[in-house]
Amino acid sequence: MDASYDPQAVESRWYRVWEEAGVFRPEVNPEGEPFSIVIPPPNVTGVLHIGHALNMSIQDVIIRRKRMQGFAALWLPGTDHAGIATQNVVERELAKEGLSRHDLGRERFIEQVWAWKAKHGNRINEQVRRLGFSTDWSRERFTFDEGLSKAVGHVFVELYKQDLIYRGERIINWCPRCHTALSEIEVEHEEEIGELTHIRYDYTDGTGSVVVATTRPETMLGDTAVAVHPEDERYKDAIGTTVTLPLIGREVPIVADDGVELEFGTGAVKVTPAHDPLDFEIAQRHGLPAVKVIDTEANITRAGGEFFGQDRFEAREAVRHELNKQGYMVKIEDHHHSVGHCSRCGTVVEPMLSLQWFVKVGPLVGPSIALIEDGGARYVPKRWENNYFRWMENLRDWCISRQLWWGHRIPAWYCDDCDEVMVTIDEPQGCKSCQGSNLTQDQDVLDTWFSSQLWPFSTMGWPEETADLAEFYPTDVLVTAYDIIYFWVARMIMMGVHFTDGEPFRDIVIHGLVRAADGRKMSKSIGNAVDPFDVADEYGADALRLALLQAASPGHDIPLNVEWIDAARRFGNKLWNAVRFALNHVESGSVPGEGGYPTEPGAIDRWILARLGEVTVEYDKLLEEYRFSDAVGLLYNFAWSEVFDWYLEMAKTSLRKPESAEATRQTLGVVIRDLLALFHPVIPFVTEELWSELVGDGLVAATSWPSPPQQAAPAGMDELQALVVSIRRFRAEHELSPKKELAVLVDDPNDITSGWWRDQLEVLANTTADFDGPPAEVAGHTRITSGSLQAFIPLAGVVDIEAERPRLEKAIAEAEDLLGRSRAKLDNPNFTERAPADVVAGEERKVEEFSAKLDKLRTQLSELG
RNA sequence: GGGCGUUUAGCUCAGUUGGCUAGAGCGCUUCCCUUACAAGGAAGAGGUCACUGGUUCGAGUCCGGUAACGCCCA
Repeated sequence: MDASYDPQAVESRWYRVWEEAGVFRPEVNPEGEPFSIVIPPPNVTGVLHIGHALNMSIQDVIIRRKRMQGFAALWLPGTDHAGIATQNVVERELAKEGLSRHDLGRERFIEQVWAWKAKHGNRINEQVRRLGFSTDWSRERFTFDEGLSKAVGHVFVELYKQDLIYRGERIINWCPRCHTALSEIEVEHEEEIGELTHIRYDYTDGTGSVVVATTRPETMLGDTAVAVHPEDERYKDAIGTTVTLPLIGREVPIVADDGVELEFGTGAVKVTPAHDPLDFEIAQRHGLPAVKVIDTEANITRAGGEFFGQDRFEAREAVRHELNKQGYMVKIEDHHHSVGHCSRCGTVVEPMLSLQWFVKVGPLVGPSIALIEDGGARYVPKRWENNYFRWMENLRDWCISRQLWWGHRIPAWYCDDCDEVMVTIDEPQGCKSCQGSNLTQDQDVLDTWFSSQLWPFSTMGWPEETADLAEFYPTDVLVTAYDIIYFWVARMIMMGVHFTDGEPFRDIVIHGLVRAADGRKMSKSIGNAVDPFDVADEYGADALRLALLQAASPGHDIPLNVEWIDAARRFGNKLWNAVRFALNHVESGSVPGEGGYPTEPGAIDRWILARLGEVTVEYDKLLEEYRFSDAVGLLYNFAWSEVFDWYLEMAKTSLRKPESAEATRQTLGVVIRDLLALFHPVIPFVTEELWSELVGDGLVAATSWPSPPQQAAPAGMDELQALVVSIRRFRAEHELSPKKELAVLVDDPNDITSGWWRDQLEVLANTTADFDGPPAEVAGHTRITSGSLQAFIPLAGVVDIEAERPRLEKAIAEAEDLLGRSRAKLDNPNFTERAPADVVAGEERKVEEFSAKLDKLRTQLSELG
């Protein structure tokens, strides 16, 4: 083995071995209980970003641990066809050749997209492998593959039959660049400073005027009414009369509607039913016509008169200019308002009246809320449940049709002869109403999320009753960032509850977003995005995973610091060298793959085995609770601070003694082996490599989860460690060389030390120890207390006696402070009466300890004179 | 406007049924190339846990209020 660890060499080696051994297939544990996770499918066009790395690192820890615990663990991978995103990518490619999708036509364009997927779609899978994620590739799925498409068709038809899908004219959000309708949550609202234009509308009878205000003056071209609140005294007499629209000359009514806010602006609002959702509702209530004045290109329609053909923003200026010129402009003022943008391309969306397909969500909401309320599934952390409830309660019907080509075609056919609509999975042979044969399929495709919402069960073969569905559904855990709870999680719950009569998953583990080191969102445009593969190349995939998991406090965003990754990389090297040390003493291959704990461990061996037992139990518990950061922190500190810093150092002494060497050899082997196994789900590559060096047989990926026997630690270990640290500190404070051997006399009234203890003290603190203490003549020694023990160091020839004074005074002050605190508590009868007995006993112990220590220190100080 | 989160060491963050002499990594100071590791070891400095009021024997932790920052929804 090399003296230092090179992640590149190791990480390229193991994935293929795991795959060929079939360890990622649940069949590897044929007797095991099923345990399953479906991956949140990344966009097939995409590349994995650091957020995916976090998301999948968490899932891999879960699934690798369960696998090692004997479950038939399935982690199902796959990708999402990502309608708009993918179509945009391919259209951009075409644009380079000066072509648009319309030049190719629908069929050839879709062929192009499939070709693109065949060429580039595998990149994500390679990336998943590079980071070591243990997905079962034999079950890989794609939202647009045959089976999943069948599920989509089935769901659409069923929902239609159940009257939960309908087609209708509603205000939808239109992206004029993507040329498609969007759902509410595909629109991102941004606060912007706009201008509020006040316009005067004259009463048609010439008796006066009303002023309305708008941030989108161009929409006045499509006004079909002015609305006021029914109880607004200012307009009481005007209700039922008409105004004449400036520029257009149309006579429109003044209507009274509760939806108008009395307080806002002048209290009168212009009504543009075709381009505003609230206005549309008003129009519905009053039977007003809708006039479309903006088309799908965001240009003004013929209904806009002289402004026909102008872009909406040009028209905004032109309308203002003309209103001003004709004297209808009252004023313009600055105004903060939120403007919707397409979440895909950032273009300002246009609310627009349009004939689209919708999911009626009302009947689906109740059972989906009940599932969480009744504990059928739960969010971790729990606080996300409130967000979920609030969102579900305010849900509006979901626009699912998209004017794209790449996606699941809507399974609806229209009869050209009689207007019959037929919704069926397979193309109908003729019109069921007029028997005509001129049928046209709906041109639109479904929102990508319509297929993603079926992912937990469509991937298992649903609606067929497959073996996988029976075994692995419902899934156990869903791991996702909070930003897609609405897009995805909520809808999976709705569909899971509705169609599979149960929860799609039981635990919904929510994690945060990975942010740049300065806390800002990572984005390509700011240029602060960290590419996980750059990190993997420089530091190793293991280091990236370890760093992310250490930082992954439940549900919180994590700023990514390179320092953390670097520290994680150094841990790999440390582990590497610990194994090298072990292999200097333990023959490679002699360590059993599991079990093999020594039957007669020595004292230091019992100590580390006891700690290993405790840490294993605690680590396992933390992982079960999804507290990854705490779990990894615990194991990391145990490995480094206890195994490496203490046990390995103590083992050196033990291994030199024939009577203790064999037990320590065995212990060293199994402790390091168990560390590798416990760490494996977090850092799979380096642990597998080291396993092959140390154990030699089998794979750590396929081994059993460690269960070290519970041991009692030997007496004296705490005292030994405290004493060693104190002696080292004494040295440091007096600037004594670590090489200078100190003579120490130890007084051990309770007789807790024995041979091993003395050996360790001599080596670890570089002392020659005499256990006959205390010395006859105490003066001239410094003394160090450690539990019931005292150690005396003769100062003659070592340090000037006076030099001990400040050290002692400081130690006395500290002890006094601590003693004071504990005494104060115990002096308080309320404390002794009300605090739990063990807490009181703890304080009593402290008082004893601190006063004994203080006595000794004071004695020593007085001896200085 | 409504909701949620954050505020702890120079920096980035842990701290889950209230018992803390408040931790980690990085950075900083001093010493050490001791045959696993200098990508290392040893020792150390550094915090009125945002502010404020309360509950409690006891509050970083629970409750009320204030401030700043961030996110989500309208």
